[in-house]
Amino acid sequence: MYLLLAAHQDGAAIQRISPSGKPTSDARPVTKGELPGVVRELELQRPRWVWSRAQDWYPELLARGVELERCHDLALCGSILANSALTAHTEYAKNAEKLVQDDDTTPARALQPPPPPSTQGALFEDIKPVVAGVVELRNEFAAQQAALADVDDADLSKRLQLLLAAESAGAIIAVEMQHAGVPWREELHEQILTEALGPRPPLGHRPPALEALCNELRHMLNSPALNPDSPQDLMRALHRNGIEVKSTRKWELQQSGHPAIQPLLAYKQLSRLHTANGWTWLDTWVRDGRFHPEYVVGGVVSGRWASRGGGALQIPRNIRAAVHAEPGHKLIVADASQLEPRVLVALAQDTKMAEAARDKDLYAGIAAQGFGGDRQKAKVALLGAIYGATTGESGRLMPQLARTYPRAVGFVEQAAREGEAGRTVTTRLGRSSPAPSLGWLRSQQSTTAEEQRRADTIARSRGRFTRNFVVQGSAAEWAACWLAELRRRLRTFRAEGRPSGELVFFLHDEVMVHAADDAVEACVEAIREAADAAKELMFGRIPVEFPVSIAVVDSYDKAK
DNA sequence: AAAGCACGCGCG
DNA sequence: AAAGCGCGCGTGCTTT
Repeated sequence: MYLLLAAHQDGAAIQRISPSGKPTSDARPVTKGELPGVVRELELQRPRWVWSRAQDWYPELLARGVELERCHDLALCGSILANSALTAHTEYAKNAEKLVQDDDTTPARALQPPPPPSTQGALFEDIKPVVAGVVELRNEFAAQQAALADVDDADLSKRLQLLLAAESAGAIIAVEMQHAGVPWREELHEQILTEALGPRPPLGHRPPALEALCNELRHMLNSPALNPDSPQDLMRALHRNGIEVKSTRKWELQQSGHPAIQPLLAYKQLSRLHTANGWTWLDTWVRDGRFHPEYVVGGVVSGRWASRGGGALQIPRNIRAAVHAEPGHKLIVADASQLEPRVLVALAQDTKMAEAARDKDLYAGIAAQGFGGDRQKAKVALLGAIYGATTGESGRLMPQLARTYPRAVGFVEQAAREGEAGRTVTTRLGRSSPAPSLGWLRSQQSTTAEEQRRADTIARSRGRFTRNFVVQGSAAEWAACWLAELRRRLRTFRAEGRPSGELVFFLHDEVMVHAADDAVEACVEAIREAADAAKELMFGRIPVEFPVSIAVVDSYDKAK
C-alpha cells in the first residue's frame, strides 16, 4: 500500500494511492501537531510512504519517536529515472530533459534540488517541506511509475526497481543515522588534542605545540615573520633556503633532506588536527556524546553518499579512539573487503578473475595467477585498471593484467571508450552517468591541432570518469542493498523483542553498528547475511565472494 | 565585506 | 612513492 505524504497549508495531507498513482481515498489534512500520531497509527498497516524527500519529513517524525519501515523518495528516484538509459525513451525522461538548463551541468531533477546547507545545530528546526502538494506529488509518483512500467525488459525493470527501493531505503537510513549519531567520547577526544597540541588556546591563537614548531621553523628558515599556513609565504621561505620545491605538498617536501623539513611536516600534521578536528570541531559537531553529521544520499553522481558538515566521511585515523562504544556496548565495524574489484569481476563475468575472487584476499589470488605472487603489484595493477592509470608503475602493469584477464580489463576499457566518445554508461542496477555538457561537446569539435590536443585530454579525462563510474556506482548499489538488508534484519530483531543494534555510521563500503553486548553475535550474523543477500539481489547466484571483515571493538581505532 | 578559487590533506 | 577515481573542508588569497 502506498500512502502519499504531502505539504498542505501549515501541516500535511495524507492520501492513499494505487501503485500507478491513482488516488484511492480522499486526501486527509493533518496538522503539524497531529502528524506524528497519525503517521504512527498508519504505519501499522506497513505502507510505503511516498514523499518529496525523506529529509523533509523524517527527521521531525523520528524526533517524535516515529520510525517508518519504507518509503519512496520522489526526489531521489526522480533523479535516477530522469537520467537512466533504461528509461531514456520514456515521457518522464523527455519531460525532465526540458527542465535542465542547457548552459550548465545540473543533473536533471524532477523536483527541487536539495536545500542549501543547514546551519549546524539546527538539524531539526530548519527544514521546511518543499512546496509540493498532494496533486503535484501524486502526478510525480504516477509519472515515475509509468516510466518504470515502460521498461520492457523484465530483468532490467526489476533491477531498476531494486535500485529505487535501495535508494529510498538509503534515504531513510541516512536520516536515522543522522538522528542516532556516532558514539563519541568528548573527553577522549580532548585527551588526544591535549597530548598532541597542548592545552586549548584562546580563540584565534595557535596551540602551544604549533606555536613552538612555528618558532622553530621561523628560526631554521631565517624568516622571522613566516606564516607556515600560507603556501605562498612558505614556498618563498623554502626557496630562500635552497629547498627547490614546486609545491608545498607533503610528498614533495619529503624528497628534501633539509633539517627544516621534519618540523615542517610535523607542523602540517598537527595543524591539520587542530583546524579540521580540534576543539572547535568538537564544540560544533558533538552533542551529548554523539557526532551528528548530515548524510547526503545521492550526493555523488555515482550513487555514493556525500555528507555535509563535520566532514563525516573523513574521520581521520588519529582521532578514531574517541569513537567509543557506550558502557555495556560494542562497536561492530564491518568492511566489504576489496569491494570494487569484486564488483568488477561480477560485472564483467570474468571467470578467471572469479577464481581469484573466491579467495578472502582477492589481490593475493590475482598475484598468484598473473604477477608471480607479488600482491602489491597485483593490487596496483587492478586499481589502476579501475581508475584508468596510464603512467607510473600502474600504467606499466596494465598489459600484463589485460593478458591474464581480458574480460575484466575489456569491460572497463569499453566503459572508457564510451565516455571518450561522449556517450553515457550505466551501472548494474540502472544508474547512468550524466551526459556530457554542451561545453564538452563543443570542445570535441575543434579544428586546430592545439585545440585537438586539448580536446583529446578532456575526452580521456571523461573516459576515466565513465570507466570508474560503472564500477564505483555498482559498488555503491551493492553497499546500498547491504545497508537496507542489514536494517531490515536489525528491525526484525527488535520487533521480535530480541536484542538488536543501531546503525550509527556508513562510509562507502563500511558500516558501524552500536550494539549491547548481548546483541553482538546476532548483529554480526546479520551483517554477513545482509552481504550475501546484497550479492544475490544484484547479481543472482554467481561464483564470486563478497567477504566482509568484521571487528568487534570498544573504539573505532581498534578496527582494521 | 562577501563570494569564489586554489591549495593541501583527510577519507573510501 | 605516486598514480588513476570519487568526495568535504579550512586556510589564504583574489575577485567582486
